[in-house]
Amino acid sequence: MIVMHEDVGQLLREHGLQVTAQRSATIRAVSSHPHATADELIDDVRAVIGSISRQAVYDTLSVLVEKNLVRRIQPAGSAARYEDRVGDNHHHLICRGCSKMFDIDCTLGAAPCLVADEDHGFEIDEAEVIFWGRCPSCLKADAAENAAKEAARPGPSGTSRRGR
Amino acid sequence: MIVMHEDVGQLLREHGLQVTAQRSATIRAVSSHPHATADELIDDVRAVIGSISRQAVYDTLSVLVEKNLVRRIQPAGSAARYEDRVGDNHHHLICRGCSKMFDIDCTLGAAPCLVADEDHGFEIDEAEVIFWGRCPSCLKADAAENAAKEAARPGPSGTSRRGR
DNA sequence: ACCAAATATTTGACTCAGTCCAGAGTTCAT
DNA sequence: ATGAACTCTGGACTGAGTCAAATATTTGGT
Repeated sequence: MIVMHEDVGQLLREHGLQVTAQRSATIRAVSSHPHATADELIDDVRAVIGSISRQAVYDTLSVLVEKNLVRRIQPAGSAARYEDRVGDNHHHLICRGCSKMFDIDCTLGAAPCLVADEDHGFEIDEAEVIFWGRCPSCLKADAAENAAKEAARPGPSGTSRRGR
Repeated sequence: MIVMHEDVGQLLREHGLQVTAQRSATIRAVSSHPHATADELIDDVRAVIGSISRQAVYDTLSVLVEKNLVRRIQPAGSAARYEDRVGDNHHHLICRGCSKMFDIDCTLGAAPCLVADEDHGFEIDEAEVIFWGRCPSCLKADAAENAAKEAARPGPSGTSRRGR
C-alpha cells in the first residue's frame, strides 16, 4: 500500500478539492478495503462517520478516479470495485466461483506492459488485464461436488440432456 | 469472420440445442454485428423475424456463451457486448470518447498470451485484455474543442477551480 | 471573526441492463 | 400422432448507478 498521509486533507487540497469529513472518510475506506464495491465502501464510511448519502460516496469516488488517486475496476458480472494502488500497473486475478479478486504484479516491465501492433491510429493510455480462473477453495469445492454427484448416480445413464 | 454454416440449425443441434427461429436469428445477428449490445441484437432479430422477447435473446446468448460459440465482453461503463470470434484469443481496443470497439490480434502467440507468475494457486483459464484510448476522430474532436476554448478565453486566468 | 461566493451534500425520483417467474407454445424422439 | 421435455412470452422485479433541485458547508477576502 502506498504511504498514506496521516493528513488526508492535505492530499485533497493538493488536488484542488475541498476537504470534508465525507471525502476523507471515503478515501480512507478505499485505502483500507482494496477491491471493495461502492456499497461496501458506503457501509464502511457510515461505520466511521455515522452517516453519508450514497450520492456523496459515488461523487467522491468519481472525482478521485478523475484525479487519478483511485483506480476503478469493473469486472464482468459484478459491481465496480475501487483500489488505491495507482500508477504501478498491476493486474487482477478474479475467481469465477467466488468473485474474490487478487492483485498480480506485472512482470513485463513498465506500463503499458502490452503493446498493440495494429493500433488503428489510437492514442492508447492503458492496457487493462484481467485473469479469470478458479481459486484453490473453489476448486476444492468443485471437486467435492462432483464426487457427491458421482456417488448419487453411480451408473452413467445414456441421457444426452444438455448439461446445465 | 469464421466460416458461417449456411445451416445454423446444424450448429445448434451439434451442441445439443433445440433449433428455433429465435435462436437461429440471434446467432446470425451476433455474427453480422460484432460487438453489438444485447439491445442492438434484439432490434436486429426483430427486424428479421418480426418479434422476439428480450428474454429469449438473453437466454440464447447465455446458452451460446456457455457452449463457447459466442464470447461476451463487458467493458467498464457500458452494457455487455457479444461477438462470434471465439477460440482465436484476440483482444479489444476501446475508445474512451465514443466507446467504439476494435479487435486486436494477439501478437504474443497462443492463449493465454500472458502468464501470471504468482498465480495464488488459481487454475487460470483466460487472460482478458482491453486497451483503452482515443480513436483518431475523437482525438481530432478534442483538439478542435481545445482550440475553441483557447480562443474564447485568450488569457489563461489564475483561477484554480476544479475542472469538471 | 464575518460575509458572500463557490463548492459539497442530501434526498428522492429515475434510468438502464439484466434476471426471475409461471403459464402458453414448440420441438423432437418414438 | 403423441407426450415429455424444452423454449418462449410478458410482466414484475432487482441492483447499480445517475440526475437534478434544494440545502448545507467550506473557503478566501476583508
